Amino acid sequence: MPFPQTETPGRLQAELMSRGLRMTRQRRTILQVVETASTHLDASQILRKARKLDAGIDRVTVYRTLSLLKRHGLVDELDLMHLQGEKHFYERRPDRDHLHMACLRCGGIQEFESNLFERLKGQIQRECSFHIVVTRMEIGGYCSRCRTNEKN
Amino acid sequence: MPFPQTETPGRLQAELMSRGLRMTRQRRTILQVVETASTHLDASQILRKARKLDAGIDRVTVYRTLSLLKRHGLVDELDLMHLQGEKHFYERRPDRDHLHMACLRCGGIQEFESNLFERLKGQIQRECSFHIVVTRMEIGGYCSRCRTNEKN
DNA sequence: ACACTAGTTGCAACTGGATCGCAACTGGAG
DNA sequence: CTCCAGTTGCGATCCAGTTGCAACTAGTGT
Repeated sequence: MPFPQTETPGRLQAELMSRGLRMTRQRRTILQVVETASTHLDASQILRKARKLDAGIDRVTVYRTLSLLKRHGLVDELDLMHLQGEKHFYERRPDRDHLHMACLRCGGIQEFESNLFERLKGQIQRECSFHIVVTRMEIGGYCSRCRTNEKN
Repeated sequence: MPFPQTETPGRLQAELMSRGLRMTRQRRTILQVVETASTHLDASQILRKARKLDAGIDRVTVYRTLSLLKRHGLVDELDLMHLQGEKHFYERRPDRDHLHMACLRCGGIQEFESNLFERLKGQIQRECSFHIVVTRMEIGGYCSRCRTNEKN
């Protein structure tokens, strides 16, 4: 579940408006799709869902809005180990970083957060004096379900 | 330096042959390019370097050889936070995992390895009973050089 | 040394996600 | 209500990567 239910609805929209960006009908629609998504969506899935709410929306607008959100650090772009080809997936940036585990057999995606991850980031900031803006950690392997099934 | 000098030259080739794969003139050339690279190369850069050694090599062969190496876990595919657009970069898989830090200002890439990273992987294997095959961690931010320059 | 064949290559055509240029449209400040 | 910088839609275009297929060849067997 990339988009926990605890999140305030309309937060992305509020965030963009507070930065003085224009709120158009199309942007509102796309934000709504991204905010209410229950899985990781790629651009074409976002387009399809947005068109159900507002038939006239163009692909280009979706791309432009996503890159706007990315520039403002409101969404993260993933490729989930290229399990689905070259597609890029988007998720609302969470308060706390998490990593993605992609199963090479069933294609399922799990998420995980850990304070070791936070400590690792802290170590990097200190030892490399590198100021971290965004992190992306993706792991490919075999999930517990597939590992037990394999034994049958 | 993605390809430490300590590595045995010809190791990729030996590895592929030990798996019973055919060693063609083209593959030897591409392996040599990948093995001796001093930076992260994308497919078109690999093609260009390979053509300097063997003019007839086709881009399709480069793609096919890279995906072969990837399937056999001998190279890793990176996109370095998409700083260079949609390009994919390749590096020989190292003995010990490392992470990549991409500077959002100068575009420079640094590498880092840490036992916290190893511990994090251990935690995931244990707590999620997920069998890790490959990991990819990329961090976007600002490197120490750019941070000090910014103050000027 | 030679022949055989499964695996490999090169070429040309194609795919599909992403981008560009530009005219028309519009959110929201004044 | 006016105005215009910012935004949108459309068509054309780009470009990394893929596919189908005929020709070629590494490596095995004889």
